[in-house]
Amino acid sequence: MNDIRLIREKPEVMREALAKRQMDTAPVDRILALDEERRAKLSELEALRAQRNSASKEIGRMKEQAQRETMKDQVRVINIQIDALDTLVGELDAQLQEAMYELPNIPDADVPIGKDDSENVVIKTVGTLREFAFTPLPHYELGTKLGYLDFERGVKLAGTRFYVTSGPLAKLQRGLIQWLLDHHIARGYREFGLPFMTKEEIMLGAGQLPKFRENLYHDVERDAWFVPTAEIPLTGLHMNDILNGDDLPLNYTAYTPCFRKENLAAGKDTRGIKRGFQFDKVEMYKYCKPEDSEQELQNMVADIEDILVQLQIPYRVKELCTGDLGANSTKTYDLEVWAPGIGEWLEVSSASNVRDFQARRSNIRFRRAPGAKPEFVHTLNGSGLGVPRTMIAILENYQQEDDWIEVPQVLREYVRLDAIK
RNA sequence: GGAGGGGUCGCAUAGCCAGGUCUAGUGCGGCCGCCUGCUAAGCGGCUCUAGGGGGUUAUUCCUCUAGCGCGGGUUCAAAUCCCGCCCCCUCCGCCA
Repeated sequence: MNDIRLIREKPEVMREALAKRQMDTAPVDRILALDEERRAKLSELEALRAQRNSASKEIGRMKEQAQRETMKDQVRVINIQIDALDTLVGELDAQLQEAMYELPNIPDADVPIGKDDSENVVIKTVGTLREFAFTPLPHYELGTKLGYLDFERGVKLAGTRFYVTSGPLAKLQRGLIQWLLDHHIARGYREFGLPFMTKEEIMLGAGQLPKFRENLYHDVERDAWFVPTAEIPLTGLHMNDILNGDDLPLNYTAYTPCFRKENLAAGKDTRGIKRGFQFDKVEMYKYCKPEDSEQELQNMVADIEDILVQLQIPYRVKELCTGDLGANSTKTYDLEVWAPGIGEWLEVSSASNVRDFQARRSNIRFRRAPGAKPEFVHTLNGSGLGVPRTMIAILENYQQEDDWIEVPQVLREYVRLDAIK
């Protein structure tokens, strides 16, 4: 969520942000009107309440019965006005809140302007694409051929877009998660074991609701929503907290499955294990002081790059343009790996500076010094990494002529296998 | 699922039965000052958050409103009474 005071004082900043994102600027005017009316009515309401409060106290002190009754009648009249105004202010509040929830974050000034994902900017490409002496197979053919990847049984169990791994492939999956977590821990992140469901208010605070309601799975009886990413509970951890400035930055990491109800048509985009309704991911998350968030974003990207360097998989870093930037983010880098079998660059990680957007929604603040005024923290999130797509990259890059797969050197002690045959 | 106890301004507690000087008291902790060769003790003062309005203008000041787990209700007035919900503790039942 954005700062209402910023919109009140410099609406042009918000209009410009929306224009850069290829969005309509009309909500800004609606918000300005609602805010002005709300404040005017609120002042009236509070003045009446002050009147009631002092009158009530006076009644308490009065000795004479007749006098008291006259006074009570007067307050009853005030109360009718208070009720009406209270209802009105409540409605204005709700409308304003809803409009504010819909507004996206303001892109950083240096984010490239562009209309959509075709105008994202490749910052760098690292590693050389392997030359194959044979035609590399896509992972879904390779895995099926080996008998360790079973799409039919996934559908049998849970319907379309689910699959089952087994044997060495299941082991690779588990070992990869373990290695990723250890990688982050070694670089100063603290691991968390989190609930895979959160309350609606946590989803709202992280900016997942109300926007992505139709993409989330949830329990209709309890207030419990399946997480689409560990970013949600990692944000919720410190909801309503006032952190100690000396403890910042906080670097967190967590593994969770992710549940996303993305209703895409079957075809190239959903073939294989690229885009299931459920997938594993190790997430990285930072809470920091506002002045440090740009540097922390760079640090996080460096941490992610190190994973890919160690896995020895060619990758490239893209900076998203304003037209493709997620609503929460002010600046995002996508890391993409080369998958020779399907012949695509695959997004395995997306690292974003969210600045104070989630902190304001979730009310997460810090104090620079004891007694100092609380300020909103900045938060950042990044995947480190999405597991299925990393598996695709490993399978397809490390495949050998007779349909077996070499296990990347760094993973061998985790997977306890040198090869998947 | 049942019975009982509980949730109060960092922590601990009082206030609730008998609604109104509760502007929520006290202790601990924390901050500032005094005293002091130094430290400790002692003494005095201060202590949360959000929002609105006003004066100043990028320090701060004045004032009002709201907040005692959450949401409703009763009342001129609710920490206090009533209803619903959530969470924690103890015991019982159920399931592993």
